[in-house]
Amino acid sequence: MPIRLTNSLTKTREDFVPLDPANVRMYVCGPTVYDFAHIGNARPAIVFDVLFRLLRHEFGEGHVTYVRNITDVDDKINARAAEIAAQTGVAVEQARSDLTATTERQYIEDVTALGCLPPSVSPRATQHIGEMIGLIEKLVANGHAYAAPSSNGEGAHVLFDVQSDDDYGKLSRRSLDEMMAGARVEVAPYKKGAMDFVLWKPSDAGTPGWDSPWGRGRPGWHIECSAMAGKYLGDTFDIHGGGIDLQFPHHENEIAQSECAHHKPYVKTWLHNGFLQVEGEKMSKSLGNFFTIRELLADWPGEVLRFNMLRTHYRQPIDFTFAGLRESWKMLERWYAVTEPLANPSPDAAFFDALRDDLNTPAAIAALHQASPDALAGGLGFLGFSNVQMKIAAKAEVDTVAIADAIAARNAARKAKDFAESDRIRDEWLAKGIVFKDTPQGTTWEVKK
RNA sequence: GGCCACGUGGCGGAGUGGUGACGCAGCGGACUGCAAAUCCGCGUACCCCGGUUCAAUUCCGGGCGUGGCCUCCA
Repeated sequence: MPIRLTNSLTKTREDFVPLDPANVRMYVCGPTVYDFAHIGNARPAIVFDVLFRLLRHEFGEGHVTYVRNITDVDDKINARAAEIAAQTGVAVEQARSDLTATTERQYIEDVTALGCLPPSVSPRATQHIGEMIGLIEKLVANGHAYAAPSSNGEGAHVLFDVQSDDDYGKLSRRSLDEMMAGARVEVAPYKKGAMDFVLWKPSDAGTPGWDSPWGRGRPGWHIECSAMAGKYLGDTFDIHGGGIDLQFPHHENEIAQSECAHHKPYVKTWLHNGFLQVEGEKMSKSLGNFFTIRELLADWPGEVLRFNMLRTHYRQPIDFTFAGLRESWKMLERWYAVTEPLANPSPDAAFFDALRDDLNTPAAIAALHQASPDALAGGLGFLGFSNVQMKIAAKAEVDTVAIADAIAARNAARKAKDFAESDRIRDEWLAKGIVFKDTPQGTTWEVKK
């Protein structure tokens, strides 16, 4: 059975046939490194990590290239760095490089805790300015982009001429007329067309900039992905993933830039994960339901967060809830109790068939419920779960010596048929979140969640 | 306002033009001093209104609700 994927470009579920089975190529939009990643950012990281694992399984570990970029040039970064510089007195350049380096490191730590494998390549935008300029020059030369001098005469904006691209709108399925009709933004005076977007913009003295044919400036948002994807994956590659909110304008513009520059199809299969809500509401700081991965990891094992995410199909909207997290924890704990002693884990056919069917992780999890212990352990391992982290989290900050003493005292009471005392000890520890279990092999305990 | 997605049992969540996926919770039973854990058993759900059809939760149209994009937020 081939892998089938729902292609946003065609809106149909298609058999996935790689352009080159010896080098299957996937690009996923990574983080802009100015602050901790939130739980919504975790979704594409986890979803496309599972796809990466599946592709490696199908085509061989050495035959898949997965690129996830780091956006380290951005006006949000500049704004945050300026704030930090003002508060701490450090130079703004230093604040900026510290901010991006620190945030990138935190992101890697977070997604690693969520069980994600490192991508094959994690390119940084600032290290590919030359490639971006090259791409922009190409677009200017072939008439798809134009330079508009800035009002103060220093440097120029370079804009992509949307009218020059007959295919513009093919991903998000909207015509230019529709976009114009719905537009609520004032059009910058230097634009020829209202929907034209920035490839390059001038930088003033306090803003990071690079020398270019259009003066000192910095890249627009979309060009970095086209440049880096092209460099590491070629003019045409297999899969491009990201959140549904990036479909327009970001991915639409990537297509426009790359296809007008190279006159070749950019991406064969576009994949978009659905949006995340928290407790039935939009996640926002003002509603007080905004959670970073970092703060959730303080209370929940990364595996629980990961499993919780995979219980919903990647294209569906997901409602992130703490009740769901507790349920996920419970399911994993039960499974780990069964799989722990096994030596020959191997996923079964039902499990793989579910994953091949448009990465249907809820169906794969259902298959796991019906699986033999070996197939269960294999499936869990395949999805990136191992119980080590759970055990650490579950038994952290627990006084195991005191628990052992309590168990001994309780068993002495039980032997003497002093059940009032034995139940008192059990209830005392239950109140502390420790559950005692009497088994034929003796009394064990675990943390209640 | 324009475009788009989603709406399944108490909860989560697949899927399908015609036989109740699966999980959590709950209930009954076994086990236990009593529990917990485990095992066995138990559930006629598909937002509303039309239409197509022998048959619709599944297809089509409209409505309502939630959310996304159109404002460099995955």
